[in-house]
Amino acid sequence: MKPSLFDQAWNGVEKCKQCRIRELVLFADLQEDDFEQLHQPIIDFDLAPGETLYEEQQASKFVFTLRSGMIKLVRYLPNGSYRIVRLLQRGDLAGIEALNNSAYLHHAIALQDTSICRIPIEDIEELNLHSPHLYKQLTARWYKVQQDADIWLAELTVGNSKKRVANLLLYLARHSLTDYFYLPGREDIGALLAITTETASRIIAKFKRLGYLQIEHHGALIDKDKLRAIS
Amino acid sequence: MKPSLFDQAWNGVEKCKQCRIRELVLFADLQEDDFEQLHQPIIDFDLAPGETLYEEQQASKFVFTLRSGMIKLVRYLPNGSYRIVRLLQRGDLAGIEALNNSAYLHHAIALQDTSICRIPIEDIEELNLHSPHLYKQLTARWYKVQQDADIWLAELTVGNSKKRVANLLLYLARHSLTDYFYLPGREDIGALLAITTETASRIIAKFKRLGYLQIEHHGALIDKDKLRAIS
DNA sequence: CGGATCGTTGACAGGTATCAATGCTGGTGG
DNA sequence: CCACCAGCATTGATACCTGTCAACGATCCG
Repeated sequence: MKPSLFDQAWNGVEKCKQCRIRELVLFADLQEDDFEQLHQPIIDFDLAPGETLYEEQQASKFVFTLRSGMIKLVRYLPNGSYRIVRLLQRGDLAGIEALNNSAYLHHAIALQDTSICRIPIEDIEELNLHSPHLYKQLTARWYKVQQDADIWLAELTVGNSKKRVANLLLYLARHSLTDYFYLPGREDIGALLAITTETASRIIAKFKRLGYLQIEHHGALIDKDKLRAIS
Repeated sequence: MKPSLFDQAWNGVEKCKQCRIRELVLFADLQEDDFEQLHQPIIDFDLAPGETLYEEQQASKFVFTLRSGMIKLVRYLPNGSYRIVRLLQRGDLAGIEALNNSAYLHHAIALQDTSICRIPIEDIEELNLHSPHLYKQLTARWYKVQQDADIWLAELTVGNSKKRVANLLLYLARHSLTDYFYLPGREDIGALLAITTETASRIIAKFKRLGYLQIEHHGALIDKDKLRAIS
């Protein structure tokens, strides 16, 4: 989780301008001039699976852009179990609630090897005050939060477990052209869909037997048509 | 749903300044000068239960502030049923996704007699460009969307039905000092919690028999301690 | 007063949680 | 290099819960 000295030294501004996924990220619309408003370093670093990016209720001074990998946003429940409320992928912004000067609303935990850029809130506020080019992207990010949350509520919490797992697999595969994608552990699948680990395992195993799903390492390959027929 | 001529004539600016719930709404932080940026009329009107404020995918030129009453945000599912993804109450903003120049993401339908102010997007964008006083409230509104969505996901979609109904009742009563609040119909309770109408009815009836809940007209009075023990 | 709408209840089949035991696999240290 | 271990996945048995289909009661409104 600690940024390397190399990365810290080569601080963000030049790097941001040349970022390979810049069209995907928060700074997509920025002009040359705008980058001069960035006074604090933007550093980037990697997380290994299971590592925590930030914790709920922790003071929040940064938002984070995902350059690659996957992060789960988790809320723990009073009884000790947990619920995954969103998954973030390439180009997504984590910890956007920091912009409201509030504590983080979730635990953010890496599921895969994940590459992150850390952006100070102060820079964003400064930039937003002096340039009109950030507003649109910020609004778009907030919008996406709402949209994702609604998809979750409408598609992944209704119907029986078989339907939900099918929908989850399709959701995970939606950006993959090859139909190959990262498949979370069974416990996480349970936490994503509000079902138990055992039920998640049974259904995944069944899909495997039926040939709707092939598993290799931590990834999976699905038959989208068959799964769509279920959902 | 049509604004009365009287309301249209007495256009919004003066009214907004004197609004009784202004500290709750989007314009809370505006200064005298800011109001001069508002060029289009802000009109207000009422909705009766069951009336539609806007529909999903409809072009969106306005956001709406709820002065009183309650609105459900609904998504229809492919199979014809529906899911309520959020409830809006006094001070809340409906249709905030319009700020992203996108179509509305839900159907917005009144549950009670509801009083609404209609604010043109153009005014908000104009205002935001020339005054720093709106940004904070806008961010706060987006933040609330995320927070509400997360509460929904974490509290109202986990556990068995009894637990969910108990949590919903506590959620509905959370702003009421008297423990008295509007109780949705059983079908809507089902759509809120992703359970069937019958199950919702059974549980509400059981709570009634146990004395955890008294019903009068469309409202209810609950025993918070008993319900908290369940959840 | 009648009809429409909503709420309630019953019976039953199917789905899911729970508890418990057994495979499987990748990583570690000898 | 291999045996072992810890963590994860799978599977079984069972009780409980929920959806489904159906009927009946209550309430509101014209």
